[in-house]
Amino acid sequence: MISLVDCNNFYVSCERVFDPSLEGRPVGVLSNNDGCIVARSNELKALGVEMGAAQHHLAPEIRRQTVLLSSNYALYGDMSKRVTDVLAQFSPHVEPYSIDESFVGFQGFDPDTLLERGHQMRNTVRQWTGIPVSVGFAPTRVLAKLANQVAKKVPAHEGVCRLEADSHTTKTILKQLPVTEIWGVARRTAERLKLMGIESAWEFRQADPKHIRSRFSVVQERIVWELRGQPVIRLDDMDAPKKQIMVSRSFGRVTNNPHDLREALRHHAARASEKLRLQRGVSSGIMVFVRTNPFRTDLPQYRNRIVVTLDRPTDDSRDIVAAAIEGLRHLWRKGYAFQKVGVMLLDITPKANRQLTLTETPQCELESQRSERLMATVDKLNRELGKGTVQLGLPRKGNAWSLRSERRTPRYTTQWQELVTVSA
DNA sequence: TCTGGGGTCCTAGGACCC
DNA sequence: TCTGGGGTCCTAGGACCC
Repeated sequence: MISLVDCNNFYVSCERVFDPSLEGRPVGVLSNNDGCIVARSNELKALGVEMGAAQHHLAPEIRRQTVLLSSNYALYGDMSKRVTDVLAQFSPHVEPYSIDESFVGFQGFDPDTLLERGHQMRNTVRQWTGIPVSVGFAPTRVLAKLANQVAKKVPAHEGVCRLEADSHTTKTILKQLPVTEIWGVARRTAERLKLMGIESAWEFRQADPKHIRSRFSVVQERIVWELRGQPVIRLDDMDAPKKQIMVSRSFGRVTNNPHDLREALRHHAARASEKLRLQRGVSSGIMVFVRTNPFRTDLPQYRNRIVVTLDRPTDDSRDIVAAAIEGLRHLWRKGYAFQKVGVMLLDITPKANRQLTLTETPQCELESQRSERLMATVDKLNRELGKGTVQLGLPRKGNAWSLRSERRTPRYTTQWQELVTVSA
């Protein structure tokens, strides 16, 4: 048996831990640049506000009753870690799957004790972190996801539900469930399944796996097996080093100023380099991309990308930033309102097996040791004194690219200086 | 005026080889 | 009417997740 533990309305719940006056009210957390709604409290869902709705599309009467907050990822990331730490008390097999969900394995545990353990987990997470969670048990990950949905929706379960592969209950649920509600089946696949006469999760489960594989892919075939109770989906190790590292942001305002693009890119490339060093990798190829705002169909559109190859694999921010800026030189065009620039580090390999090139000289070796020390120092300062303490060039004030984030709450758990008591 | 960011896996198809 | 067969490697793009 495996369980899926999912935090309820995670970002909103994090905010409520530190501001209890948000309890019982419609609350929404906004994406970067305060653009659209990425997390909703139950009260906001009840008002009919959809996930991903643009903030400015909210009806005035809904906006009036709703508390909208900018996202506070420093807070959510830290709270997420706390939740995972609590889960680790209950099983040696905790697989964090996203910022608000973990699979927790219970192989070998007495099946009769699972529901009780589920309730203990739920209560302990709530008590120690303040975050409400739901727990779903099942023989496979796809069914555990489903059990979790049931736990969340049906009050009688009190947040914990267990589904067997072949029980009458499971069959009833699958018959009522549209395929798109299954983990891993989204709109495109559902459209094609419908043409084959498959609309419910139960019909999908009854389909011939080999046939599904030939019409779709091995991914969909696995889902069929999992719906039948055969575990075939294994999770990747979430600690495994990334194969590519991307950093990009939309601008606060669109801009054609090359200074803005360069500054933003320098910032993103430096951030990507930090992530690279954190996983002890080196990269030998950098992709830079730019684009205008695709929603502004009234304006001329432009999107482009370029790959810059580095002479030798590196993790030095200076090399990576320089290569990115070089790439950008080829991408910028006059007359476009740019909305986004980003960088992706490719061809990532472990630094430990970095290959020496034929032209490697003692000077190169010396230089790479200096680079190593410099980057380690930069990372240490930024880690201990706060992000952005040491940067390659400072952003100008009032630049167009910096994020809009007008309603962010304090970073309660990671920044002492933001824990100031506000008095009347 | 305005619409997120970061990632993975899989497949198709082209280039190339013998 | 017909113009091999099989293989690898790489890239672009689709689909999906939260």
